[in-house]
Amino acid sequence: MPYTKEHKQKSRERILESASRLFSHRGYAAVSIDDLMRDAGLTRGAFYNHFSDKAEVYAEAIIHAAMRSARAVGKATESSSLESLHDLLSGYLSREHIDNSGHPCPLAFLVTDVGTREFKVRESYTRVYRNLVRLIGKRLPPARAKDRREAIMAVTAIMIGGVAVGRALISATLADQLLASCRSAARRILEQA
Amino acid sequence: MPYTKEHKQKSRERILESASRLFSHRGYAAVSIDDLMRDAGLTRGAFYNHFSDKAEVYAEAIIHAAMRSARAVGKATESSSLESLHDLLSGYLSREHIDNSGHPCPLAFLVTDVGTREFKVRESYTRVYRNLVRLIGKRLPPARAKDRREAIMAVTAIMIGGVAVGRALISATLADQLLASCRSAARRILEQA
DNA sequence: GTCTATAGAAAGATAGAC
DNA sequence: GTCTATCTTTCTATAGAC
Repeated sequence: MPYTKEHKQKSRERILESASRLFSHRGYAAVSIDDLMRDAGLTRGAFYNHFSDKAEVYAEAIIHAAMRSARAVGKATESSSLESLHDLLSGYLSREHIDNSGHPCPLAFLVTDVGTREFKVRESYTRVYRNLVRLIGKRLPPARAKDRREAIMAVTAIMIGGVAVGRALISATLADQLLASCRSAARRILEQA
Repeated sequence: MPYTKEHKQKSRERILESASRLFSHRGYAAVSIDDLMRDAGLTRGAFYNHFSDKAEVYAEAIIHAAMRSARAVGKATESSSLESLHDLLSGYLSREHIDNSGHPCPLAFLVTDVGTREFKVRESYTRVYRNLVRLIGKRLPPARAKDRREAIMAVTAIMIGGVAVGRALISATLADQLLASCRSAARRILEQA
């Protein structure tokens, strides 16, 4: 047996790693399977031994990208406090995230892209979104359940919207104003919740 | 002269009309020039008599879509009051806007799509965004300039983020919770500004 | 499991007739 | 100005050798 099970697993990991990075940065349609596999150090033909089609790798890449991004932004911190939430917001709503993040958040970088794709892709996106809501909720001091959930969801829209729009804008100073406005609004909302 | 200047203008309008609708709904890459022209009642070959390439029609379609959308959501109302702002928010952050709008807001429907395109496309997007900021500002009662601008920009992120994410989510009830949360958070922010 | 080769479809852009 | 026809490139997906 020239190829072990571990070898296949390693290849699969490399493909997913390339996929989450490339799709996030260039968009789904702009990345061909050839690009993907070359980036992963393999060739086109090997692709279909790991995934049934392009949509499948996309759906999985979204999950993968979310985990990598969580680690990068420090979302994985388990401390439950307003402090840690502020850190999360500062990291997320930052120029660094927009320009130099090797692992940006797929929720922000792929919002529009996902809306028109096949079911399994939007399913992945939804799962990652629910996770963000949960993650913020765990760090928030207890309060009335409904207001809390409302506040959290509004904050997710600010985070995702702020980064997505900031990335689209051609003016860096305008984008920076937007990011700063989002940070301070999000903090206020969470403090009141 | 078999074709008048007005005729060319009419064709151009029809192409832009088709472009803003199709790009918004399906995304830039998923719409071919063939689709575009067929929708406008013309054929492929005629396209290049109106635009130099696909990116150019995209840049112009974003502007066009923004004007149509403004009329649809009632953004064009000139009354300057918190009332009219609430109407704007209700129309924008609605299921109707996400599902059945013939003329959705390109800021929300094309955010991600724009980030990786050519300069002129992002330029159009930025122009439309500045316009939204201005439009909200005109309807807001006077206050300290800086806080006002911060509030306005945070609200734009909530609007765009709420609609964009709501469209991506596979669960309608989750999306509706998100929309409601965004509406109430945006109102609170504007009332405090 | 990964490779090369290729089938088959689609898209952007151009040429020339009317 | 708009049409049909076509060049050229690119892409997804499959086939078959190793």
